Amino acid sequence: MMPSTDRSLPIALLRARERVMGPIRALLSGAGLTEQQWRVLRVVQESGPIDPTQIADKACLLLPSLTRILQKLEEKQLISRERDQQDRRRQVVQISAAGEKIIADNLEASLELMERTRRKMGAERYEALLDLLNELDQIDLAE
Amino acid sequence: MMPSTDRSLPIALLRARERVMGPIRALLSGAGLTEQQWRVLRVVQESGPIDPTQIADKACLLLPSLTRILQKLEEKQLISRERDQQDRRRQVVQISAAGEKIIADNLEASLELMERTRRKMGAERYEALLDLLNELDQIDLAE
DNA sequence: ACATTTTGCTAAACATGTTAAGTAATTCAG
DNA sequence: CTGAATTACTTAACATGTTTAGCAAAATGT
Repeated sequence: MMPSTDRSLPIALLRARERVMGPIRALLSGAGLTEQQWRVLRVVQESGPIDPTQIADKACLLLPSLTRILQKLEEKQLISRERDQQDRRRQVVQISAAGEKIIADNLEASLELMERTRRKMGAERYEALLDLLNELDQIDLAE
Repeated sequence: MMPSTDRSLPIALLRARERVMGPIRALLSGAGLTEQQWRVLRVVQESGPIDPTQIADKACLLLPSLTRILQKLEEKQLISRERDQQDRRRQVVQISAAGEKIIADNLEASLELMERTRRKMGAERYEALLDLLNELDQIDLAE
């Protein structure tokens, strides 16, 4: 049944996200990671050495949240951090071998979950949805 | 500039939601309400007397979050609660006069913000996006 | 060079998200 | 009719979201 709030864009975005993330969360909890920790780990792995501000941008996190997440990931020894020598306000974050292993152990299953969603929805509609979402993200800025 | 994570559906959903909610949050903070408190208040106002389980469903909240939010709204005297006489596990939640006033004071501006988004995106694409999001919410269930 | 502003991050406080456990009222099986 | 599920919340614990404030390093203006 469709809830009566289904024509509210904010709630539709929320519901859709819950639907997509549910299975992914279940997968990651087996690896002892939250959804956000996983997102950060993937960004660091894909980009190589990178500073927190850029991680926050790519992973869509606010810096205060990211600060705590990086502390957790460092405790778990999945990443390492050092000060940037050129600009000592900055840090350089790198993934560790253990971090790489967690990615290797879970990436395929995670991609398969998204691929399944794409198949069930139909590739065309899935791409159309991504395009509309990106468009929405770009539009609102002016006025 | 488009972030490199823009073809990831979970992150695209997150970014789109942030874009839409930013201005609404700004509006509501003027009324001393969070986005979730506002959502609950609107559901209660629209539906009339209603129990927490249904509120959670309509507002897309988990019950533990809702429990705390209802406590806050009750402290602020924007809602009232009583036990259901037929089934004493249940509660019946109602909006108060003060709650109605907050809605009256902010509903128009809130709707205008969404209408602006709709105009900027184009009504057709906006509706197409809502349809795709609702479709995504319905699909994943089986298999 | 020096005071001011800006940048990059951290800390703190409060609210919510998420999962697991707990409680009381109701329903259900036998 | 009674003990075992089930239902409708609530509590607790930990992680993140959000805003505001703080701090140190770097850039900027004069």
